[in-house]
Amino acid sequence: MPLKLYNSLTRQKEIFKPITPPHVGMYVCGPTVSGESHLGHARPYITFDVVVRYLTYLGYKVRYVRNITDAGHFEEEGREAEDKISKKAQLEKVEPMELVQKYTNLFHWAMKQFNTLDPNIEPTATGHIVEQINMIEKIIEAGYGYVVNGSVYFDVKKYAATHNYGELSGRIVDDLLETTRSLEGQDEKRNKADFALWKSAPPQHIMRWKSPWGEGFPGWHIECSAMATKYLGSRFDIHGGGMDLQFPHHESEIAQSWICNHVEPAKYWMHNNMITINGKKMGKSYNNVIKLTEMFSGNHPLLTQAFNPMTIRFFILQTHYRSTLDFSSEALVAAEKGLKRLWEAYEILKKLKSANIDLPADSELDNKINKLIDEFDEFMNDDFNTAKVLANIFEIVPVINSLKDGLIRKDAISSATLHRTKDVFTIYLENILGLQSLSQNNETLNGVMELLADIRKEAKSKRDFYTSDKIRKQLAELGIEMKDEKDGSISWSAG
RNA sequence: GGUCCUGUGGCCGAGUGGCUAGGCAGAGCUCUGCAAAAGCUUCCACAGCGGUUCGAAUCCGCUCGGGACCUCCA
Repeated sequence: MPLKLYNSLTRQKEIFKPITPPHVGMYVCGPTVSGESHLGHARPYITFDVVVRYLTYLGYKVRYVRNITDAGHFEEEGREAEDKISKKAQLEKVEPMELVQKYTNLFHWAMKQFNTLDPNIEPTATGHIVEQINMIEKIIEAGYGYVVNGSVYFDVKKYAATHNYGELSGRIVDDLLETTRSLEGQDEKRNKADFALWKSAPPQHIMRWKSPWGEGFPGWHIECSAMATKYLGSRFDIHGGGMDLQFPHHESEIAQSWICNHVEPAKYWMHNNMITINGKKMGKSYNNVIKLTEMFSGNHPLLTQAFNPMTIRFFILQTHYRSTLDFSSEALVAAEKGLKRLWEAYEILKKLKSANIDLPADSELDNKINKLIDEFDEFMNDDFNTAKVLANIFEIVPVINSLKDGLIRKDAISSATLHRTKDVFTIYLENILGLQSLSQNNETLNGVMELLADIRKEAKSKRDFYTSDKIRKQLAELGIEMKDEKDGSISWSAG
């Protein structure tokens, strides 16, 4: 069964066929680093991280390009339109690149917490001003861009005469042209549907570059077209991003690229859905964002506790990427508990010893496990259905726990099945889903815990429950849970 | 107003027309020095009204509700 993915361009699931196998080029719209990343931002990067991981698992050589938008459409908050403050204030003012650097670093840090793989190329908009200007010049030469007062606009009406503007987002150009909304700067445009390729910089803009049309900054859509073309070519396999970018951002990217490269830029467009909070999209404009740093610290009125980045990753993967995901502290607590149980079972599985038998005593169970595992790939091949993979994994969890506790005989399943389960769990949980333990391993701590477990065991054997309970109780106060296992051993988990 | 998506049990969510995903929470039981964990069992669904069909959560229509985009947005 081949990999199928939902292509926003055709609005259906299609069999994935790379343009030049085994290579796959994928471009994902990265963050605008004018502020701190919030929970909503976590979704696309985790979603497409799994896409990269799965494509790699299938044997493809992926070039993953994810940009950093560090130029153009943002202003420093609260800055006066004019430099009234004396020139000596240079150092007191926030330097634009300082701001951008700060939030880029923070973003990278958060992505590390989520255990996402680094993109192969992470180009910045500011680093590609030349490429963007070149592209705009091409568009002007082709007759699809026009200059007004130092700004350059893309002529959508003209483009739509020969191309399908709206093919990705389902817009009808005539409707766009008749839109009744009146927005700032519309007077410069020939038509309301036109979008900026280059904007002349008003004084309050803290980032500005020289261009053939005067000082300004690039329009929002051109950077992705320019950088995707540069690193992936005129035509590449997958373009990803949030659903909210479908229009106008991605639609406009397509238009720009068509004019410059005369070809449909991406073969497959993938869009992840939004994270909502009380049913509403989490976003700047709704004033309902929870920053990632707040998620990790629990320092937010809507959070009842701090959340481990892995809990968030797991929470996101429990839903299909094209569905909205409604956030609540309660839902995250549930995810945390689920992941904990899942991971403990995985740790147990790794230590399970095979009964060294070829023929399982319980062939029904053996078959069931193999069937559940067979489905992992099927589910992933069906548009990356991580939710169903996790559901199957959870169906195997009780079997693992029962094997450990002797509730299911060791010889119930064959050695081959046990080994396969171990291998596939590692591949899926760690390599594909990119999950990690909620608690970190620490050699010293492990040693100390082993010692404490020994002392507790001794105390128990002497029925010195005062001592044994004291150890367990005081560890609990430190956030470490100690548990007696059925086989007499003692396990523990921090977290 | 236009375009599109969506409505599943206490909560989060998966669902290809027939075989009632899964997680968390609740209840009962087993295990246990106690505790926790674990295991087993169990309760609680498919917004409403019609239609198609032998059969619909799944297809169609209408009604009601929610949301996204059309403006910066992951």
